[in-house]
Amino acid sequence: MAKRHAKYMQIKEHLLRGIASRRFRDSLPSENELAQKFGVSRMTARRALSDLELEGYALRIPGKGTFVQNRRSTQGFFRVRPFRKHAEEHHVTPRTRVLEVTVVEPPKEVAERLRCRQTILVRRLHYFEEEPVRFETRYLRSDLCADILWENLEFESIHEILIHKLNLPLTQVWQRLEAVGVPEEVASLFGVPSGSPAFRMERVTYTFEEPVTRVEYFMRGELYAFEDTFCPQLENV
Amino acid sequence: MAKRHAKYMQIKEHLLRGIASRRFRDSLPSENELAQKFGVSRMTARRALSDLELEGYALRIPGKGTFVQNRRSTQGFFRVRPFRKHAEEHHVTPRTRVLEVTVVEPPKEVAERLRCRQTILVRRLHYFEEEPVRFETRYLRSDLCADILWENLEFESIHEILIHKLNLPLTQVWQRLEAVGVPEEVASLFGVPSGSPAFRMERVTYTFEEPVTRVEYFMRGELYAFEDTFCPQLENV
DNA sequence: CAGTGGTCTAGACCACGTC
DNA sequence: ACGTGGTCTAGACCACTGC
Repeated sequence: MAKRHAKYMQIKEHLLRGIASRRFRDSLPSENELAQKFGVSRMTARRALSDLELEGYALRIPGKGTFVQNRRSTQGFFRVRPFRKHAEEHHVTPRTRVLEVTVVEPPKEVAERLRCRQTILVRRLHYFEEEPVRFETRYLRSDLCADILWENLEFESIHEILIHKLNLPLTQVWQRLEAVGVPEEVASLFGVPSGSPAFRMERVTYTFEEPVTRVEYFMRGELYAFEDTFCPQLENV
Repeated sequence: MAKRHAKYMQIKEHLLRGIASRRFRDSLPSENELAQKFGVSRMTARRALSDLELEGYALRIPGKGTFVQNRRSTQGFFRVRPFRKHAEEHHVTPRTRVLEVTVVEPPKEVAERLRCRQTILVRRLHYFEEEPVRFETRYLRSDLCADILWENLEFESIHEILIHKLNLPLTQVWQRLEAVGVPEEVASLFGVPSGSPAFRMERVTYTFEEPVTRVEYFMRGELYAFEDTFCPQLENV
């Protein structure tokens, strides 16, 4: 649909990269500024800004301007939720142990999703207090994420690193959630019987149509739950 | 925002009235037709049609045309999803067996959520083809939903009955999703070993701040998954 | 080929907010 | 008065579909 070479798409990408390093309510360029800067008509610059508002990244106020918008409210249930924030909301101390960081050729299923044969593999175990609750197996495209090897993955959210340090704004997500019994390998890490109930989530994250990382989580069923309140649309007639 | 007297709004209203009496996949007027008919420029006619697509009422296909879209496409992960629709999307034949419909005093936990001591209890088992996949235990406030006793709960979605027959628009939802092992009672209904992995979902539905119904689902883990694609907002700093 | 939607231009007028 | 976003025009070129 939205072709990547369209001018308004390029302007959107430029703005999204800017938004990643700005704060809530910071001002964004006006339609006229953008039109002049990119040498396009005002309608084209406008299209970029309006799209961002529709997608929730910006707030436009007639007579005032366009501002970075940051409501966390709507995605709710399946929001991409960094582990530390999850922990904060439950008032427990989070801890992360890095089990493995290597450069590998990924399994072919992952290679297809990431359209890439060179990846960084990260395995981490996440704790609430001293209790292991989530096991993470993540592949990152090494052409895009090589710099992540320099980061401290015990204390920093990979999500945040991608967005703010590697300048890879998170623009699209595919994910799948299952209820499973934990496989043996994970069970021993969790210290629970093999087959205990757990969530399994698989997620692929994109920057502008470009896949960046694929992650698989196992989350202990007794300790994890998704909870949310929202307002659905009224159904059609 | 969108002023009612804007020309594109008038065209939208005209189209929406038309859509109500058309069928899924019926063709809608083209941009040029609308521009001529309403004496506006193509960009204005286009705005009306594009808006309808964004709002889920229409599907636009380059080179072909614009068509009435009926299913709400935005299928968020946790959309309130009637069972039959879920089945349709997976191309399997759904079936529902009603196990119990009684008037009861609910457990105190449910009574608190519904703020009510008189409820209708419905237990149903849902099948894909001949395979049981979901078990439902639902309490409905009898002061609001008494008429549901007259409905055929084997063929009709309770969700639809509440909205369209009892005139209880669904304005808010609270829900919680867990990964659990199925309890014995449910395991025997499913025909699986007790403790097999499953989703457990609890949901309370409101009409204008007024709780209407509380439902608990068990869904077989091997047969159920939530999958979605979406565009997240950037996270806060 | 003609028709469709997708993008884009270079102007225009308006209502609104700030100064 | 000036800048902002909201609407609108009358053209244009493109890629795609169906015939």
